[in-house]
Amino acid sequence: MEFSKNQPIYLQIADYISENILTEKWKEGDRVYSVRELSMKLQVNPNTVMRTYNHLQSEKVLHNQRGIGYFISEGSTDKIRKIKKDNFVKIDLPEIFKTGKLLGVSPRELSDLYQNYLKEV
Amino acid sequence: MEFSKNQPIYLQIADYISENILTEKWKEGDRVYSVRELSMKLQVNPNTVMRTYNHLQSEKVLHNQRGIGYFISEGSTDKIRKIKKDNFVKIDLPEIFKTGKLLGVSPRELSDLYQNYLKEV
Amino acid sequence: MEFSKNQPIYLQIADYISENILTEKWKEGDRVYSVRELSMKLQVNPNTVMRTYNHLQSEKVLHNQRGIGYFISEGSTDKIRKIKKDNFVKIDLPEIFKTGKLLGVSPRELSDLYQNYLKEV
Amino acid sequence: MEFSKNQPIYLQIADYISENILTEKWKEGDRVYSVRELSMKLQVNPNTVMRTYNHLQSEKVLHNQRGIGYFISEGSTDKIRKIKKDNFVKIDLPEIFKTGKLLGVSPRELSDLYQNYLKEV
DNA sequence: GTGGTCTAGACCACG
DNA sequence: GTGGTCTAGACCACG
Repeated sequence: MEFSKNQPIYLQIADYISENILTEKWKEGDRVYSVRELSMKLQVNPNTVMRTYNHLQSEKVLHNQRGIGYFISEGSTDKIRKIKKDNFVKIDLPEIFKTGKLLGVSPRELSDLYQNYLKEV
Repeated sequence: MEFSKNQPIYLQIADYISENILTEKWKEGDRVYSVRELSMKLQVNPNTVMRTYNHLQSEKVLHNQRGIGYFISEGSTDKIRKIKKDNFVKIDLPEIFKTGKLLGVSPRELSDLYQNYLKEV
Repeated sequence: MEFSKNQPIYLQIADYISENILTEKWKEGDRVYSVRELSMKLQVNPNTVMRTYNHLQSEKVLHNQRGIGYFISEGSTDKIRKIKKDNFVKIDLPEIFKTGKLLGVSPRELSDLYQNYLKEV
Repeated sequence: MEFSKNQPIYLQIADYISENILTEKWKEGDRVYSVRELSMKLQVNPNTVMRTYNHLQSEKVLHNQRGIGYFISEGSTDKIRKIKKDNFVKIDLPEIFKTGKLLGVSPRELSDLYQNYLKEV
Protein backbone atom coordinates (compact mmCIF):
# COMPACT_ATOMS: atom_id res chain seq x y z
CA MET A 1 0.00 0.00 0.00
CA GLU A 2 1.23 3.43 -0.97
CA PHE A 3 0.44 6.52 0.98
CA SER A 4 -0.25 9.94 -0.46
CA LYS A 5 0.96 13.09 1.20
CA ASN A 6 -2.31 14.94 1.14
CA GLN A 7 -3.79 13.06 4.01
CA PRO A 8 -2.46 11.63 7.27
CA ILE A 9 -1.52 7.99 6.97
CA TYR A 10 -3.81 6.95 9.77
CA LEU A 11 -6.80 8.31 7.86
CA GLN A 12 -5.70 6.67 4.64
CA ILE A 13 -5.65 3.38 6.51
CA ALA A 14 -9.11 4.16 7.84
CA ASP A 15 -10.30 4.73 4.27
CA TYR A 16 -8.70 1.49 3.17
CA ILE A 17 -10.62 -0.37 5.86
CA SER A 18 -13.86 1.46 5.15
CA GLU A 19 -13.67 0.56 1.49
CA ASN A 20 -13.06 -3.08 2.27
CA ILE A 21 -16.17 -3.03 4.40
CA LEU A 22 -18.19 -1.07 1.86
CA THR A 23 -17.35 -3.46 -0.95
CA GLU A 24 -18.03 -6.35 1.42
CA LYS A 25 -14.62 -7.85 1.00
CA TRP A 26 -14.66 -7.75 4.78
CA LYS A 27 -17.98 -8.66 6.41
CA GLU A 28 -19.67 -7.27 9.47
CA GLY A 29 -18.69 -9.30 12.49
CA ASP A 30 -15.29 -10.21 11.05
CA ARG A 31 -12.19 -9.65 13.05
CA VAL A 32 -9.77 -7.24 11.43
CA TYR A 33 -6.02 -7.58 11.55
CA SER A 34 -4.44 -7.10 14.93
CA VAL A 35 -2.63 -3.83 15.42
CA ARG A 36 0.71 -5.55 15.08
CA GLU A 37 -0.23 -7.57 12.01
CA LEU A 38 -1.57 -4.59 10.11
CA SER A 39 1.35 -2.40 11.08
CA MET A 40 3.76 -5.03 9.72
CA LYS A 41 1.70 -5.53 6.59
CA LEU A 42 1.55 -1.81 5.82
CA GLN A 43 5.09 -1.11 7.01
CA VAL A 44 3.87 1.42 9.44
CA ASN A 45 4.36 2.06 13.13
CA PRO A 46 1.91 0.21 15.40
CA ASN A 47 0.95 3.52 16.97
CA THR A 48 -0.31 4.71 13.62
CA VAL A 49 -2.58 1.69 13.23
CA MET A 50 -3.69 2.11 16.82
CA ARG A 51 -4.71 5.61 15.93
CA THR A 52 -6.71 4.37 12.96
CA TYR A 53 -8.50 1.81 15.10
CA ASN A 54 -9.24 4.40 17.76
CA HIS A 55 -10.67 6.65 15.12
CA LEU A 56 -12.87 3.94 13.63
CA GLN A 57 -13.97 2.83 17.06
CA SER A 58 -15.09 6.34 17.92
CA GLU A 59 -17.15 6.26 14.74
CA LYS A 60 -18.56 2.87 15.78
CA VAL A 61 -17.27 1.20 12.65
CA LEU A 62 -15.06 -1.07 14.72
CA HIS A 63 -15.37 -2.31 18.25
CA ASN A 64 -12.99 -4.10 20.51
CA GLN A 65 -13.25 -7.39 22.30
CA ARG A 66 -10.80 -7.37 25.12
CA GLY A 67 -7.80 -9.54 24.67
CA ILE A 68 -9.08 -10.76 21.33
CA GLY A 69 -9.01 -7.91 18.86
CA TYR A 70 -11.03 -5.46 16.83
CA PHE A 71 -14.18 -6.46 14.99
CA ILE A 72 -16.34 -4.87 12.31
CA SER A 73 -19.51 -3.64 13.97
CA GLU A 74 -22.96 -4.62 12.82
CA GLY A 75 -24.48 -1.97 10.60
CA SER A 76 -21.12 -0.47 9.71
CA THR A 77 -21.61 -1.05 5.98
CA ASP A 78 -24.71 1.11 5.95
CA LYS A 79 -23.13 3.64 8.26
CA ILE A 80 -20.06 4.04 6.07
CA ARG A 81 -22.16 4.34 2.93
CA LYS A 82 -24.30 6.97 4.60
CA ILE A 83 -21.33 9.02 5.80
CA LYS A 84 -19.60 8.79 2.43
CA LYS A 85 -22.74 9.70 0.53
CA ASP A 86 -23.41 12.64 2.80
CA ASN A 87 -19.92 13.98 2.33
CA PHE A 88 -20.15 13.37 -1.37
CA VAL A 89 -23.38 15.26 -1.87
CA LYS A 90 -22.91 18.01 0.65
CA ILE A 91 -19.19 18.71 0.43
CA ASP A 92 -17.40 17.11 -2.49
CA LEU A 93 -19.94 17.74 -5.21
CA PRO A 94 -20.71 21.39 -4.45
CA GLU A 95 -17.00 22.10 -4.57
CA ILE A 96 -16.55 20.32 -7.87
CA PHE A 97 -19.64 21.96 -9.30
CA LYS A 98 -18.45 25.37 -8.25
CA THR A 99 -15.18 24.90 -10.07
CA GLY A 100 -16.91 23.29 -13.00
CA LYS A 101 -19.19 26.26 -13.40
CA LEU A 102 -16.31 28.68 -13.10
CA LEU A 103 -14.51 26.83 -15.88
CA GLY A 104 -17.57 26.58 -18.04
CA VAL A 105 -17.83 22.80 -17.98
CA SER A 106 -21.20 21.56 -19.22
CA PRO A 107 -23.23 18.77 -17.60
CA ARG A 108 -22.79 16.80 -20.78
CA GLU A 109 -19.02 17.05 -20.63
CA LEU A 110 -18.99 16.03 -16.98
CA SER A 111 -21.05 12.94 -17.54
CA ASP A 112 -18.91 11.98 -20.56
CA LEU A 113 -15.74 12.27 -18.49
CA TYR A 114 -17.33 10.14 -15.79
CA GLN A 115 -18.39 7.54 -18.32
CA ASN A 116 -14.86 7.32 -19.66
CA TYR A 117 -13.54 6.91 -16.14
CA LEU A 118 -15.94 4.06 -15.44
CA LYS A 119 -14.89 2.26 -18.60
CA GLU A 120 -11.17 2.64 -18.01
CA VAL A 121 -10.90 1.63 -14.38
CA MET B 1 -15.38 35.60 4.79
CA GLU B 2 -15.66 32.18 6.37
CA PHE B 3 -12.92 29.62 6.17
CA SER B 4 -13.42 25.92 5.84
CA LYS B 5 -11.32 23.49 7.80
CA ASN B 6 -10.38 21.30 4.88
CA GLN B 7 -7.86 23.64 3.42
CA PRO B 8 -5.21 26.02 4.75
CA ILE B 9 -6.51 29.52 5.10
CA TYR B 10 -3.81 30.97 2.88
CA LEU B 11 -4.98 28.78 -0.01
CA GLN B 12 -8.59 29.71 0.53
CA ILE B 13 -7.57 33.33 0.26
CA ALA B 14 -5.65 32.52 -2.90
CA ASP B 15 -8.79 30.97 -4.34
CA TYR B 16 -10.78 34.01 -3.40
CA ILE B 17 -8.35 36.23 -5.28
CA SER B 18 -8.14 33.87 -8.23
CA GLU B 19 -11.86 33.85 -8.61
CA ASN B 20 -12.07 37.59 -8.55
CA ILE B 21 -9.54 37.65 -11.35
CA LEU B 22 -11.18 34.84 -13.29
CA THR B 23 -14.58 36.50 -13.18
CA GLU B 24 -12.88 39.77 -14.06
CA LYS B 25 -14.14 41.61 -11.04
CA TRP B 26 -10.48 42.47 -10.63
CA LYS B 27 -8.65 43.28 -13.84
CA GLU B 28 -5.12 42.47 -14.93
CA GLY B 29 -2.81 45.32 -14.00
CA ASP B 30 -4.89 46.30 -10.99
CA ARG B 31 -3.28 46.71 -7.63
CA VAL B 32 -4.64 44.33 -5.02
CA TYR B 33 -5.15 45.13 -1.36
CA SER B 34 -2.04 45.60 0.70
CA VAL B 35 -1.15 42.79 3.04
CA ARG B 36 -2.30 44.85 5.98
CA GLU B 37 -5.58 45.88 4.40
CA LEU B 38 -6.51 42.39 3.37
CA SER B 39 -5.50 40.85 6.68
CA MET B 40 -7.71 43.37 8.51
CA LYS B 41 -10.56 42.86 6.09
CA LEU B 42 -10.44 39.07 6.44
CA GLN B 43 -9.60 39.09 10.15
CA VAL B 44 -6.54 37.05 9.57
CA ASN B 45 -2.92 37.07 10.58
CA PRO B 46 -0.85 39.25 8.21
CA ASN B 47 1.57 36.35 7.85
CA THR B 48 -1.22 34.35 6.31
CA VAL B 49 -1.93 36.96 3.65
CA MET B 50 1.78 37.27 3.06
CA ARG B 51 1.89 33.56 2.42
CA THR B 52 -1.00 33.87 -0.03
CA TYR B 53 0.74 36.62 -1.94
CA ASN B 54 3.99 34.68 -2.01
CA HIS B 55 2.14 31.70 -3.32
CA LEU B 56 0.40 33.66 -6.05
CA GLN B 57 3.62 35.40 -6.92
CA SER B 58 5.36 32.06 -7.40
CA GLU B 59 2.58 31.13 -9.79
CA LYS B 60 3.06 34.46 -11.56
CA VAL B 61 -0.49 35.51 -10.91
CA LEU B 62 0.66 38.47 -8.85
CA HIS B 63 3.85 40.47 -8.95
CA ASN B 64 5.32 42.91 -6.54
CA GLN B 65 6.44 46.48 -7.07
CA ARG B 66 8.70 47.37 -4.25
CA GLY B 67 7.31 49.97 -1.95
CA ILE B 68 4.08 50.17 -3.88
CA GLY B 69 2.28 46.89 -3.60
CA TYR B 70 1.12 43.76 -5.37
CA PHE B 71 -0.40 43.82 -8.85
CA ILE B 72 -2.30 41.38 -10.99
CA SER B 73 0.03 40.20 -13.73
CA GLU B 74 -0.78 40.34 -17.41
CA GLY B 75 -2.06 37.01 -18.65
CA SER B 76 -3.03 35.88 -15.20
CA THR B 77 -6.66 35.26 -16.18
CA ASP B 78 -5.62 32.67 -18.71
CA LYS B 79 -3.02 31.24 -16.40
CA ILE B 80 -5.48 30.78 -13.58
CA ARG B 81 -7.94 29.15 -15.89
CA LYS B 82 -5.27 26.77 -17.07
CA ILE B 83 -4.12 25.86 -13.57
CA LYS B 84 -7.65 25.38 -12.35
CA LYS B 85 -8.57 23.26 -15.33
CA ASP B 86 -5.49 21.11 -14.90
CA ASN B 87 -6.24 20.51 -11.25
CA PHE B 88 -9.85 19.90 -12.06
CA VAL B 89 -9.20 17.24 -14.64
CA LYS B 90 -6.20 15.56 -13.12
CA ILE B 91 -6.94 15.72 -9.43
CA ASP B 92 -10.44 16.77 -8.48
CA LEU B 93 -12.41 14.75 -10.99
CA PRO B 94 -10.62 11.40 -10.57
CA GLU B 95 -11.22 11.65 -6.85
CA ILE B 96 -14.89 12.45 -7.26
CA PHE B 97 -15.28 9.74 -9.83
CA LYS B 98 -13.69 7.17 -7.58
CA THR B 99 -16.11 7.95 -4.78
CA GLY B 100 -19.00 8.15 -7.19
CA LYS B 101 -18.24 4.71 -8.49
CA LEU B 102 -17.88 3.29 -4.99
CA LEU B 103 -21.29 4.69 -4.11
CA GLY B 104 -22.86 3.52 -7.32
CA VAL B 105 -23.68 6.95 -8.71
CA SER B 106 -24.52 6.84 -12.41
CA PRO B 107 -23.29 9.36 -15.01
CA ARG B 108 -26.87 10.36 -15.51
CA GLU B 109 -27.37 11.15 -11.83
CA LEU B 110 -24.16 13.13 -11.74
CA SER B 111 -25.11 15.32 -14.66
CA ASP B 112 -28.58 15.83 -13.18
CA LEU B 113 -27.13 16.95 -9.88
CA TYR B 114 -24.85 19.32 -11.74
CA GLN B 115 -27.71 20.70 -13.77
CA ASN B 116 -29.68 21.37 -10.61
CA TYR B 117 -26.70 23.12 -9.10
CA LEU B 118 -26.34 25.37 -12.12
CA LYS B 119 -29.99 26.35 -11.97
CA GLU B 120 -30.02 27.06 -8.28
CA VAL B 121 -26.88 29.10 -7.85
CA MET C 1 -23.41 -12.66 32.87
CA GLU C 2 -22.63 -9.33 31.29
CA PHE C 3 -19.36 -7.56 31.81
CA SER C 4 -18.90 -3.85 32.14
CA LYS C 5 -16.04 -2.08 30.43
CA ASN C 6 -14.88 -0.16 33.46
CA GLN C 7 -13.23 -3.05 35.15
CA PRO C 8 -11.18 -6.07 34.09
CA ILE C 9 -13.30 -9.13 33.59
CA TYR C 10 -11.34 -11.19 36.06
CA LEU C 11 -12.18 -8.71 38.82
CA GLN C 12 -15.83 -8.68 37.87
CA ILE C 13 -15.84 -12.44 38.23
CA ALA C 14 -14.11 -12.11 41.58
CA ASP C 15 -16.86 -9.76 42.68
CA TYR C 16 -19.48 -12.19 41.49
CA ILE C 17 -17.93 -14.93 43.60
CA SER C 18 -17.42 -12.66 46.59
CA GLU C 19 -21.04 -11.66 46.56
CA ASN C 20 -22.20 -15.23 46.44
CA ILE C 21 -20.10 -15.90 49.51
CA LEU C 22 -21.13 -12.73 51.28
CA THR C 23 -24.81 -13.45 50.80
CA GLU C 24 -24.14 -17.04 51.83
CA LYS C 25 -25.49 -18.53 48.66
CA TRP C 26 -22.17 -20.31 48.63
CA LYS C 27 -20.97 -21.52 52.02
CA GLU C 28 -17.52 -21.63 53.51
CA GLY C 29 -15.93 -24.98 52.81
CA ASP C 30 -17.87 -25.47 49.56
CA ARG C 31 -16.08 -26.33 46.39
CA VAL C 32 -16.46 -23.72 43.67
CA TYR C 33 -16.77 -24.41 39.96
CA SER C 34 -13.69 -25.73 38.26
CA VAL C 35 -11.84 -23.29 36.07
CA ARG C 36 -13.18 -25.05 32.96
CA GLU C 37 -16.74 -25.14 34.19
CA LEU C 38 -16.85 -21.51 35.14
CA SER C 39 -15.13 -20.36 31.98
CA MET C 40 -17.70 -22.23 29.89
CA LYS C 41 -20.55 -20.94 31.99
CA LEU C 42 -19.41 -17.33 31.70
CA GLN C 43 -18.20 -17.63 28.10
CA VAL C 44 -14.82 -16.44 29.04
CA ASN C 45 -11.22 -17.45 28.42
CA PRO C 46 -10.07 -20.05 31.00
CA ASN C 47 -7.02 -17.87 31.65
CA THR C 48 -9.35 -15.19 32.89
CA VAL C 49 -11.01 -17.46 35.43
CA MET C 50 -7.60 -18.74 36.44
CA ARG C 51 -6.60 -15.17 37.12
CA THR C 52 -9.70 -14.68 39.23
CA TYR C 53 -8.96 -17.75 41.30
CA ASN C 54 -5.34 -16.72 41.74
CA HIS C 55 -6.48 -13.34 42.86
CA LEU C 56 -8.96 -14.72 45.38
CA GLN C 57 -6.41 -17.23 46.56
CA SER C 58 -3.92 -14.46 47.26
CA GLU C 59 -6.60 -12.79 49.34
CA LYS C 60 -7.20 -16.12 51.13
CA VAL C 61 -10.81 -16.20 50.09
CA LEU C 62 -10.27 -19.40 48.14
CA HIS C 63 -7.73 -22.16 48.56
CA ASN C 64 -6.71 -24.96 46.29
CA GLN C 65 -6.65 -28.67 46.91
CA ARG C 66 -4.40 -30.19 44.37
CA GLY C 67 -6.14 -32.36 41.88
CA ILE C 68 -9.51 -31.65 43.45
CA GLY C 69 -10.36 -28.03 43.00
CA TYR C 70 -10.85 -24.67 44.66
CA PHE C 71 -12.68 -24.27 47.94
CA ILE C 72 -14.10 -21.39 49.89
CA SER C 73 -11.86 -20.79 52.88
CA GLU C 74 -13.07 -20.68 56.45
CA GLY C 75 -13.56 -17.11 57.57
CA SER C 76 -13.82 -15.82 54.04
CA THR C 77 -17.23 -14.27 54.62
CA ASP C 78 -15.83 -12.00 57.30
CA LYS C 79 -12.70 -11.35 55.32
CA ILE C 80 -14.65 -10.28 52.23
CA ARG C 81 -16.85 -8.03 54.29
CA LYS C 82 -13.78 -6.44 55.80
CA ILE C 83 -12.06 -5.89 52.46
CA LYS C 84 -15.19 -4.51 50.85
CA LYS C 85 -15.84 -2.20 53.76
CA ASP C 86 -12.28 -0.95 53.68
CA ASN C 87 -12.44 -0.22 49.98
CA PHE C 88 -15.83 1.34 50.38
CA VAL C 89 -14.79 3.77 53.07
CA LYS C 90 -11.29 4.56 51.91
CA ILE C 91 -11.65 4.56 48.15
CA ASP C 92 -15.19 4.44 46.80
CA LEU C 93 -16.82 6.93 49.11
CA PRO C 94 -14.17 9.69 48.93
CA GLU C 95 -14.41 9.55 45.16
CA ILE C 96 -18.18 9.73 45.16
CA PHE C 97 -18.13 12.51 47.71
CA LYS C 98 -15.68 14.52 45.67
CA THR C 99 -17.89 14.36 42.61
CA GLY C 100 -21.00 14.95 44.69
CA LYS C 101 -19.49 18.09 46.12
CA LEU C 102 -18.40 19.29 42.69
CA LEU C 103 -21.94 18.83 41.40
CA GLY C 104 -23.49 20.42 44.45
CA VAL C 105 -25.33 17.36 45.69
CA SER C 106 -26.52 17.74 49.28
CA PRO C 107 -26.28 15.03 51.98
CA ARG C 108 -30.04 15.00 52.06
CA GLU C 109 -30.31 14.31 48.34
CA LEU C 110 -27.74 11.56 48.58
CA SER C 111 -29.53 9.76 51.35
CA ASP C 112 -32.85 10.14 49.51
CA LEU C 113 -31.38 8.61 46.38
CA TYR C 114 -30.00 5.77 48.44
CA GLN C 115 -33.34 5.22 50.12
CA ASN C 116 -35.06 5.03 46.77
CA TYR C 117 -32.49 2.55 45.57
CA LEU C 118 -33.07 0.33 48.60
CA LYS C 119 -36.79 0.34 48.04
CA GLU C 120 -36.62 -0.43 44.35
CA VAL C 121 -34.08 -3.23 44.27
CA MET D 1 0.11 17.66 39.79
CA GLU D 2 0.31 14.04 40.84
CA PHE D 3 -1.06 11.24 38.76
CA SER D 4 -2.78 8.15 40.06
CA LYS D 5 -2.24 4.76 38.51
CA ASN D 6 -5.88 3.84 38.17
CA GLN D 7 -6.49 6.02 35.18
CA PRO D 8 -4.49 7.01 32.11
CA ILE D 9 -2.66 10.26 32.56
CA TYR D 10 -4.28 11.83 29.54
CA LEU D 11 -7.71 11.33 31.09
CA GLN D 12 -6.57 12.66 34.43
CA ILE D 13 -5.45 15.79 32.64
CA ALA D 14 -8.83 15.95 30.91
CA ASP D 15 -10.51 15.76 34.32
CA TYR D 16 -8.25 18.47 35.63
CA ILE D 17 -9.29 20.72 32.77
CA SER D 18 -12.95 19.83 33.10
CA GLU D 19 -12.93 20.70 36.76
CA ASN D 20 -11.30 24.03 36.11
CA ILE D 21 -14.07 24.78 33.64
CA LEU D 22 -16.79 23.46 35.92
CA THR D 23 -15.66 25.59 38.84
CA GLU D 24 -15.31 28.50 36.45
CA LYS D 25 -11.69 29.07 37.27
CA TRP D 26 -11.34 28.93 33.51
CA LYS D 27 -14.10 30.64 31.54
CA GLU D 28 -15.76 29.71 28.28
CA GLY D 29 -13.94 31.36 25.42
CA ASP D 30 -10.62 31.37 27.25
CA ARG D 31 -7.56 30.00 25.60
CA VAL D 32 -6.06 27.06 27.46
CA TYR D 33 -2.35 26.40 27.76
CA SER D 34 -0.60 25.47 24.58
CA VAL D 35 0.32 21.83 24.23
CA ARG D 36 3.93 22.61 24.96
CA GLU D 37 3.22 24.84 27.93
CA LEU D 38 0.96 22.35 29.64
CA SER D 39 3.29 19.46 28.96
CA MET D 40 6.12 21.38 30.62
CA LYS D 41 3.94 22.43 33.51
CA LEU D 42 2.73 18.91 34.19
CA GLN D 43 6.07 17.28 33.40
CA VAL D 44 4.50 15.13 30.80
CA ASN D 45 5.21 14.33 27.18
CA PRO D 46 3.60 16.73 24.68
CA ASN D 47 1.97 13.77 22.96
CA THR D 48 0.08 13.01 26.12
CA VAL D 49 -1.32 16.53 26.33
CA MET D 50 -2.11 16.37 22.63
CA ARG D 51 -4.11 13.27 23.34
CA THR D 52 -6.02 15.04 26.09
CA TYR D 53 -6.83 17.94 23.81
CA ASN D 54 -7.92 15.61 21.03
CA HIS D 55 -10.17 13.85 23.46
CA LEU D 56 -11.73 17.06 24.74
CA GLN D 57 -12.11 18.38 21.23
CA SER D 58 -14.03 15.28 20.19
CA GLU D 59 -16.33 15.94 23.13
CA LYS D 60 -16.66 19.55 22.00
CA VAL D 61 -15.33 20.88 25.28
CA LEU D 62 -12.39 22.47 23.51
CA HIS D 63 -11.95 23.69 19.98
CA ASN D 64 -8.95 24.75 18.01
CA GLN D 65 -8.13 27.97 16.27
CA ARG D 66 -5.50 27.27 13.74
CA GLY D 67 -2.09 28.57 14.57
CA ILE D 68 -3.36 30.14 17.76
CA GLY D 69 -4.32 27.39 20.15
CA TYR D 70 -7.13 25.60 21.93
CA PHE D 71 -10.10 27.41 23.42
CA ILE D 72 -12.87 26.49 25.80
CA SER D 73 -16.05 26.11 23.78
CA GLU D 74 -19.24 27.97 24.56
CA GLY D 75 -21.62 25.85 26.55
CA SER D 76 -18.91 23.53 27.78
CA THR D 77 -19.62 24.27 31.43
CA ASP D 78 -23.15 23.01 31.08
CA LYS D 79 -22.07 20.11 28.93
CA ILE D 80 -19.47 18.97 31.46
CA ARG D 81 -21.90 19.27 34.33
CA LYS D 82 -24.46 17.28 32.41
CA ILE D 83 -22.03 14.49 31.51
CA LYS D 84 -20.67 14.32 35.05
CA LYS D 85 -24.13 14.29 36.58
CA ASP D 86 -25.29 11.59 34.21
CA ASN D 87 -22.36 9.38 35.05
CA PHE D 88 -22.81 10.10 38.71
CA VAL D 89 -26.46 9.15 38.84
CA LYS D 90 -26.45 6.31 36.33
CA ILE D 91 -23.11 4.68 36.96
CA ASP D 92 -21.28 5.81 40.08
CA LEU D 93 -24.18 5.91 42.51
CA PRO D 94 -25.81 2.58 41.62
CA GLU D 95 -22.45 0.93 42.14
CA ILE D 96 -21.90 2.58 45.49
CA PHE D 97 -25.46 1.84 46.54
CA LYS D 98 -25.11 -1.78 45.60
CA THR D 99 -22.03 -2.14 47.76
CA GLY D 100 -23.59 -0.09 50.51
CA LYS D 101 -26.61 -2.35 50.63
CA LEU D 102 -24.44 -5.45 50.61
CA LEU D 103 -22.52 -4.10 53.57
CA GLY D 104 -25.62 -3.00 55.40
CA VAL D 105 -24.87 0.71 55.36
CA SER D 106 -27.91 2.80 56.24
CA PRO D 107 -28.96 5.99 54.42
CA ARG D 108 -28.39 7.83 57.67
CA GLU D 109 -24.79 6.61 57.92
CA LEU D 110 -24.11 7.52 54.32
CA SER D 111 -25.34 11.06 54.67
CA ASP D 112 -23.37 11.46 57.91
CA LEU D 113 -20.19 10.34 56.21
CA TYR D 114 -20.85 12.75 53.39
CA GLN D 115 -21.49 15.58 55.82
CA ASN D 116 -18.20 14.90 57.55
CA TYR D 117 -16.44 14.89 54.21
CA LEU D 118 -17.93 18.24 53.29
CA LYS D 119 -16.79 19.75 56.57
CA GLU D 120 -13.27 18.42 56.40
CA VAL D 121 -12.34 19.25 52.84
C1' DG E 1 -1.14 -13.60 22.10
C1' DT E 2 -4.19 -8.90 22.39
C1' DG E 3 -4.53 -3.77 22.88
C1' DG E 4 -3.27 0.71 25.65
C1' DT E 5 -0.31 4.14 27.30
C1' DC E 6 3.63 6.77 27.46
C1' DT E 7 8.19 8.78 26.44
C1' DA E 8 11.64 10.90 23.47
C1' DG E 9 12.26 13.07 19.72
C1' DA E 10 11.90 14.47 14.89
C1' DC E 11 9.84 16.91 11.11
C1' DC E 12 6.37 19.62 9.10
C1' DA E 13 2.64 22.92 7.74
C1' DC E 14 0.49 26.77 9.16
C1' DG E 15 -0.43 31.59 11.26
C1' DG F 1 5.02 30.74 17.91
C1' DT F 2 0.96 27.02 17.18
C1' DG F 3 -0.68 22.15 16.61
C1' DG F 4 -0.35 17.47 13.91
C1' DT F 5 1.77 13.33 12.55
C1' DC F 6 4.85 9.79 12.79
C1' DT F 7 8.58 6.64 14.29
C1' DA F 8 11.00 3.72 17.59
C1' DG F 9 10.60 1.50 21.36
C1' DA F 10 9.35 0.33 26.08
C1' DC F 11 6.33 -1.40 29.56
C1' DC F 12 2.08 -3.07 31.14
C1' DA F 13 -2.52 -5.26 32.03
C1' DC F 14 -5.43 -8.40 30.32
C1' DG F 15 -7.39 -12.82 28.04
